Formats: sequence, C-alpha cells, structure tokens
Amino acid sequence: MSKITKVKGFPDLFPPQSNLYVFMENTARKIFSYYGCEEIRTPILEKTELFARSIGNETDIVQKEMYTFLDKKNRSLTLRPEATAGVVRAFIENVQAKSDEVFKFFTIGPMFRYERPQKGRLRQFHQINVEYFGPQSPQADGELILMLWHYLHALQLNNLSLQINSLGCPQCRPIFEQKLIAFLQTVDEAALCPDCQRRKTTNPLRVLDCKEQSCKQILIKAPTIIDNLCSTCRSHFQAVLDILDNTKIPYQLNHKLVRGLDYYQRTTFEVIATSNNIGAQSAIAGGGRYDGLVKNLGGPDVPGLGFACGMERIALLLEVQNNLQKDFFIAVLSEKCLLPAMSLANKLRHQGLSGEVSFEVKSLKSQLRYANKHNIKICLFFGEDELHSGKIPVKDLETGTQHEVFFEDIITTLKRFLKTEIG
RNA sequence: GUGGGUAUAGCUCAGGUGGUUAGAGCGCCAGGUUGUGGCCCUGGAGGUCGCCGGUUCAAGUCCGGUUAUCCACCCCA
Repeated sequence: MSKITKVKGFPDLFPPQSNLYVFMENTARKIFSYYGCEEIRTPILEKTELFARSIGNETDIVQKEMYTFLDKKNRSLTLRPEATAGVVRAFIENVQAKSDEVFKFFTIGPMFRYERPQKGRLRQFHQINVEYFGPQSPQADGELILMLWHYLHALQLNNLSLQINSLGCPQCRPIFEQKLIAFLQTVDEAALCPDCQRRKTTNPLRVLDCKEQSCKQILIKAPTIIDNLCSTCRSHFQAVLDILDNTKIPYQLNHKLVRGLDYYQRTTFEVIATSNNIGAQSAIAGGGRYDGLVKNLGGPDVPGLGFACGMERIALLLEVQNNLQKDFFIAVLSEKCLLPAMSLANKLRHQGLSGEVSFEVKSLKSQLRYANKHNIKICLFFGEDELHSGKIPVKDLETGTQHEVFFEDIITTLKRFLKTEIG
C-alpha cells in the first residue's frame, strides 16, 4: 500500500516541539489574565465575504492566499487566514455592547494561507490573538503593547525590536495619500520597481515598505505619515508613545510600517526578531487599531484594537525543552507481577505521582536503561521475591541509593524521596 | 506565482573522474555470568539509494522528466 502523506504546509507537531506550543499557550493564558483578558473560541471556517470585507478585497491575502471553496450548497467558505475578522463577527453576533464598556478577548488557534512554505511560514500556522473592543483611549493602545511586551518577556525572548507607527484616520490619511502620490509623481517613473509603479495608484501606502533598494533610495525624501497626522491622531499617537516612554519599553518609530490588512488605522506596531535563527520572516507579532471595522461588518460603531503573535516564528526562538520528567518507573521481572505492578502504578498515579510501568517482562538491565533514558526519578523492582516478602526495592536513579520498602509504605517513601530531591 | 538547493538506514549525513556483497555517527535491540541504569566494550536488526524513463557491458554516481522537501522572492504572524 502506498502511504498517505500530509498536505503540503500542514504540520504535524510532536514532542518535544509540541511542548513549545503548550508553553506558549499556557504563558499567554497566565499573562493575559493579569490584564483581565479572557479566552474565546471562534470557528476556523467563515463565509468568504467576511474576509473580503474586513481584510480588504485588494490585499494579497484575499487576492491569492485564501483557502476558499464551495460547500455542498455552493456557498463560498474560507479557512480563516487571520483571526480578527472572525472575532469581530462573533463579537457582533454575541455581545450586546453598551457604550463605554470595554471587552478584552484572546484566542489561540490555527490560521490558513495558501503560500509557498518557507522558514517561519506554513500554510497552516498558529496564532495567539488579542482583541480589545470599546476603548477609544490611547491608554488602551498602550496597555495592549505593554501586555504583548510582558508576554514576550515571560517567554524569555531576547533580541526583539518593537516598531511603531501611526497610519492616521479616515480624515487625515487620504490627505497624506494625496501628498505621497504627488511626491511619487515628481520622481522618475522608471526609477521605481514595476510593483511600485502599479502600487502608486492602487495602494500608495504600500510603496513605503517596498524592499527594492532603488525604491528605498527614492523614499528617503518622501513625506512621512506622522508629519501629516491631524491633531487628534497626533495627540493620540503621542499619548501612546508617552506610555511606552514612561514604562521604559524600547521602541523604534518606523515611518514605513504599513500593515497588509486594510482595516488598520492610527496605531500600528510590529515586533521583529533580530536573532539569527529566525530566517527571513522575522516579524513575530503585529497589530494595531481598527476603529471602523466593527461598524463596517454590520455592528455598532465600537472601536477595536489588537495584535497577533505567530507561534511558529516564536517557536524558532525558543529552546527545545527536555522530555517530561516522570516520578517513577516500575520494572516488572515476572509474568505473575504484571497485574500487581499495574495495580501499584494505578495507586501511585491516583496519589498524584507521574510514571510508567513496564508492559512486559524484559531483562532488568534493559528496563533500567529505559528508565534512565526517559527521565525517571525513581525505579521500583517488582518480581516474585517482592510478592513473597511484601517489600520492594526503591532506587533513586539520580543518587543511586536504594532501600527496601514495605508495600504499604511506598507512597510516603516516594513522596519523601521526591521532596528531598527538590529541596 | 517566480528562483535556487536537496532527496542514500528511525535521525544527521559520507559515498573523487560510472565498476563486485552501499558506509559512519547517533538511536534501537541483545550480551559483557544469578534481579541493578548512566560511561565503556562486543554483537545484531534495519536501506528496492524519492519515483519513472534514458545513455552504458555496467548507474547511488551521468542525462531527461516527475514528486516531495528546504531556503529565498512576493506578502505576512
């Protein structure tokens, strides 16, 4: 039989790699709870229209990266390429938002984009996503970034760079865009790369983060968004920066940081890893404010903001953990002992001890080798002698010391062994 | 969608200019005298050399195709 292999870009996660994901998730739950942020779950599958309307029909994500297909009744459905759209949709459908009320949610799960896989990028990838609804105050933008930084710190990540920018609002952004277009018309058309010649009219902001050296050269003299914000946006942005300054979070203003999703306005930010094992896809988190989005998707006019962390990319920065430590291993030396050994293991596990019991009789040597390789702390030898004597050898594999213990004393003895080891 | 690299044991990889029974390290299994691990020693299992076709007396090695995978571009987390 030919074997069936996984779908391209859809990963299987096994230990020890999968342990990193558990670590990232548990840390997120812990840190986010300090901020009053609660976990929600929304579907992986949504109506295609949701993404077209929120992310933007002209974006690359919608144009060429979505897993879109028709179901049995010819409805166009899409595997979510990002989380925000679905969360906003769910918020509108489930939450009766009163004015001034603040909601803080986070969600963890897989996202899907049809792209060519490379380092730090898969077709099914995983994100940790935070969304705030309600607050229009820059205090919220600040807290969100603080929380993200707190989280990344809790993961003990180093060599990170926080990049921040403001994209303005529907009042001031168009004016800036006109200025930018005007600027681009003064430069020699041929000096721009073909992509930018096109972007110049379709999405002028994107010209700003073009990677082409020639374009970068030209853009040095381009007007910046920050210099062209309206007074409201300007003071909002300054208030966010004040929070970062006050809490001593290092950041870099990045005039060229424009996001690839249309819904962002005002504050946008991105965290870049500068360590060398991350590969070319070095943005590990990104987010910002999306005030018009809830209304645009048919909800109330409620402000929103959030960020996403790419778990695969963060995983590249984490040390792979060792195998799980286990408290005990019961070596079984005779067929007659298989049943009582299992029964003993059962008792120990119900006492909160972790461990394994051999499923078959093998040489003691090989069973000890197994215990040694699997991070077992204490080994018990269960053979026919023990059945008769009522005592069992208990060996501390780290120190090598060994005692004979009556069966009724095993639990207290093991707990004592494990305690002294820690203390 | 575009470009480049790689494909040999469970894993990481060696295998100049084609030439007998395809190797190493790690891992796995078993032994090194009775029921005691790690270190060390010995032995063993395990591969249609990604797949299809071509050149040749002879292909893991050369050529073509195909698939998979990695990396990069584009874009994004």
